Amino acid sequence: MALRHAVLAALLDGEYSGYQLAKAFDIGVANFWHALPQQLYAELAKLEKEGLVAGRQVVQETRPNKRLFQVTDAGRAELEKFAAAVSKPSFIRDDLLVKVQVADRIGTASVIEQLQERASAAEAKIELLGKLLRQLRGDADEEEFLRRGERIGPYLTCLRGLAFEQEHRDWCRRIAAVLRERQSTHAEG
Amino acid sequence: MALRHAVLAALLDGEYSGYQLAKAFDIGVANFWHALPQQLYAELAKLEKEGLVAGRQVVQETRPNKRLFQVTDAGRAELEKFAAAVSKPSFIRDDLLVKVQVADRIGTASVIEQLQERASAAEAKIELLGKLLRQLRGDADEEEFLRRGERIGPYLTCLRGLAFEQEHRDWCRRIAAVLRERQSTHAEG
DNA sequence: GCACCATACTCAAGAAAATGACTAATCACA
DNA sequence: TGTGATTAGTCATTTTCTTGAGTATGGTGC
Repeated sequence: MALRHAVLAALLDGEYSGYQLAKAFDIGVANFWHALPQQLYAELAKLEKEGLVAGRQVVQETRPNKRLFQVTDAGRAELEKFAAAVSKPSFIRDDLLVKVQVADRIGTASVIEQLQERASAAEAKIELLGKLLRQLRGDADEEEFLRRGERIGPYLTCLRGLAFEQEHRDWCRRIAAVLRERQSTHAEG
Repeated sequence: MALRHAVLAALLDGEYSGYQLAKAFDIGVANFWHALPQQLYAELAKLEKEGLVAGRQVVQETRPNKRLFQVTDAGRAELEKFAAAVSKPSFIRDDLLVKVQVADRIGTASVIEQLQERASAAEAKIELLGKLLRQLRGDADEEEFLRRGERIGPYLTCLRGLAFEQEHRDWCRRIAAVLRERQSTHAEG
């Protein structure tokens, strides 16, 4: 079980429809999980069948009707059970790393390009996360917020996401530079 | 397609049996991909059927016979095609992050424990990667090696793995400290 | 007034990954 | 003498993830 707990975690912060959840997943929760709308709908249906979330129909006039979901007591219990269980170590699993691994054996040009694109994408995400963090902590400074804020969970995971993206950006830039330099010295030599 | 390219990348550095590959995956390649032996055997069989790797039987007397695989020209071409194609952005996907996200809503004690375990595991991996890096670069210092070494691909991916683990360790420790402090101030107040 | 975008969702099919159980030989050790 | 570790691998099943297409309504811009 995996996505189910990410969904439960996301729903802890409010009532969402499948559609809203799909949007919400792209900010906040997306730092540690990514899923397509279809998966979320499917997961919500399963969770509802098992009584871990409860849906209620909301009739709308100007928009199609929707179903809002919230976590039930059973769902909260399931999350607690999950939090107490051991979790497997995390790893990266990134296509780009496979490409870098073989970059000096096959063509490097395309890999360098992709590294730069990734660095830019990471930069964009860094800004986004920075804004999100400022928003989450409001007026308080970080230390203060972490000591006394009521809801720090999302903040803590965003911090991880931020660190990951910064690390990723720096690595991409450095590796791109290394490969570029080797490319030019090879061309000269 | 995903694991297949990681396997091809790993096989670029030599001839391996499925069994050896499974071991090799736990060092080196494991920085960006993780797979169980069964998956590797299955993938090797598929790759062989498609002509991307070639296996040869090696009869052994003291051990069960084995099949060693190496990448074919078609396999190398496939890797090149893969390296040139765009790859999806990477993300973290870690159970522990889900747990931290909800830690302030449900019990924190178990999460703190897990954070500490993770920090220790990361520490161990950092040392391992440090050794691996020293081994890969031999006598040269890093700058020099990256400029003139012949096979830098694995070194570059290990650098990413190292940074990831360091980041992970630092985050785990900090978050554990934050949660611990909140736990004690709650108990007092 | 028509094309396109946003909301809100469903269905079906397939590829990829994870899990569990199992065979079979040799070697180290106690 | 037999218990367990190591090498070397297979088979079957399930879960998870991805891909692609389709339905329906209302609002926006040109």
